[in-house]
Amino acid sequence: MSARTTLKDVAQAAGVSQMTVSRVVRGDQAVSLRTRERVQQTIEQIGYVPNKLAGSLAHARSNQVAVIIPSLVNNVFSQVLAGITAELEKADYNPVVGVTDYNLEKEEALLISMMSWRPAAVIVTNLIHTDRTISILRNASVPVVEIMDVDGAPIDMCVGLKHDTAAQALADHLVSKGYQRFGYLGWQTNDYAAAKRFKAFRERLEARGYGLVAPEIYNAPPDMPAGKAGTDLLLKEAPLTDVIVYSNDTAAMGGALFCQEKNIALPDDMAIAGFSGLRMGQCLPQPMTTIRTFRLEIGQTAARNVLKVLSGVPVMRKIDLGFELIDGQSA
Amino acid sequence: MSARTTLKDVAQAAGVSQMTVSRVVRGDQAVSLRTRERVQQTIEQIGYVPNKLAGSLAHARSNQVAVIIPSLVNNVFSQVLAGITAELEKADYNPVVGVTDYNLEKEEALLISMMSWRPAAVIVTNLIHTDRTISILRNASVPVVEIMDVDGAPIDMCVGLKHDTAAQALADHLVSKGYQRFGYLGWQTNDYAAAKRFKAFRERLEARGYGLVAPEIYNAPPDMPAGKAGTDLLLKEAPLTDVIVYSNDTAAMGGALFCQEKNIALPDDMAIAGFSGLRMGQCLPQPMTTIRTFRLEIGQTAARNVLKVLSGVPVMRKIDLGFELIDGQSA
DNA sequence: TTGTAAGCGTTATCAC
DNA sequence: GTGATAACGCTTACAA
Repeated sequence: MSARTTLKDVAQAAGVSQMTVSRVVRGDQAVSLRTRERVQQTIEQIGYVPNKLAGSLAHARSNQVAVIIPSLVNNVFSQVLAGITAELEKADYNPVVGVTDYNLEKEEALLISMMSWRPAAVIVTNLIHTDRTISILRNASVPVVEIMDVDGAPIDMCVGLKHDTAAQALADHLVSKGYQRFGYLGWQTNDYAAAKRFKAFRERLEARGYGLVAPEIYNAPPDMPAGKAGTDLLLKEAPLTDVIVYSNDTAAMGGALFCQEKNIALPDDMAIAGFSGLRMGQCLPQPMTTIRTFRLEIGQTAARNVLKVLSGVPVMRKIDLGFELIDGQSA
Repeated sequence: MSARTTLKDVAQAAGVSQMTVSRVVRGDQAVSLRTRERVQQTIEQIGYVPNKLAGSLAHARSNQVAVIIPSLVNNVFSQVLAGITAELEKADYNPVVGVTDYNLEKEEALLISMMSWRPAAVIVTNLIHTDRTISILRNASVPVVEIMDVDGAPIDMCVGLKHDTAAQALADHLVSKGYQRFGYLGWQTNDYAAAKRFKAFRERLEARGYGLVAPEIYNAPPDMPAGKAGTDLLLKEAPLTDVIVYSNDTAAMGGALFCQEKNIALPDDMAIAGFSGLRMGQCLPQPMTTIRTFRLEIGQTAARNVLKVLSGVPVMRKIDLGFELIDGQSA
């Protein structure tokens, strides 16, 4: 029933015109109190649900925001999405989500598919895209936020952190602690932010005279079992490794569990460090050394920026939410 | 530019009617090869992006699916959502997601907001809803899938597992292992599935003559730090506890780490058990005893069912994907 | 195979 | 304060 009733039905039932009903629905002031109440009653009676397809078509503007992220299983991104969703909800905006699996072609295809819905704004991940994606985004004439990375020029706006700076900070920290034989685990070519960190980390170490053992063993996502198995492999390849850095905390957690199992004392026999600053890292007997990022806040800020721009409030084009080096006892 | 070009523009540029362009765009057969190619060229040239607002309005049917879940931070639901998203993508359907924070009023409000977009289908979590939500869903005249729980009558379809049966299986298993003094951690009143499990677990234990210590200490989500801290509290309250069951694996993981830290040997000094069967549970030195659920599959199946119904293929109204008792070495 | 005309359910605009 | 009317961009139904 309710799906089929329209403004016209309400108008007839209430004995007014469609426009009056429309005004009431949208909370437009120019309706007398009496008619407004009458209309509101009939709306509830017949269970009218506005059709935003028609509304947005006429109004040339929707309250949907396209959100494109690489993964939902990686909880970094589900946390970012949680932040986005929470903020959008407050303003009665709905996120339409797409998952790229770290694939830029898929990102492009998703974007094209989603643009058909004329979203009010687009939130995408990272600053790297196909040419076509960039061109679409540039011509979209809606706010565009690129999240996670702020090291580069955004198409429109960006919110995130500098992954290379973060990786360098970690490298410096570990060097200052006296570690000398470094291992790295979890590098995925198609995770651009992680690749950026890896590159910066290695280069910083090289600049300071240290090498890095980094077996390219994964196509799989760097989760806890992968971290555990990877640590085993890396230590077989380079048994004298001082400290292993993982591309994220979850993998590092796997490394920590491996060490526990093999009676490798952290950080005395060997040290580990992660990336993300997930809460679980602080549950280890030796709290994890890691780079904490502000995932929820990145999502919230991105969404807030979108909403601000849409309501004409000026915003900063580039927002670096930074990171925090957590000097745990695991390194 | 591209956002503003319409069928009419393409039609004029290609020297055909709007309808012909429309047919080409939708892959309608009834267009000659020559004109089809010409139209396709001009579409690419001027960068036309169809407007699905208009299309769906005319066609009275959209390719968006409303997905309402309690949380994105709890990775059980991000995994479910990942399954949904992956399947929908294949058919060029987009999920519009809403997060309820385990709040039924919010679920209702979100649903109302989303129904305005005339989604092709709705996927909601659990079988418990407000009366208004149920009424909206019943009258929606679109496929509705309730996910996670199949113990009850669905509004339309449901996909998930029987939480009480799962909890009973775990209780029986632990009893058969000889445990006698049970603890339970992580019960949240507003997480209906978890509450169902807790209730079934306790009742089963009672039926077999055992009690249960279950401090209601959380309003916070049962994550790893909460599991760790909760274990501490519970053991202070009931130091002789044989085995602690957690409302999910993440919390149980926290418990395991607590035990490691306190040199409580698992499962000799005490045992633990989780729920979900996350991969991380198997990274412990003593693989976790838990109930494995099929989260990705639940999402996939829900989405596939939606797509099947939409294309007229008959489906089962209730799909119990079951669970698997993982008899780890932690219990 | 292609084109014309009438909606789809709103909102913007301009009368009254 | 309220109401006609013309968009919005597309698809259905029918005509050529």
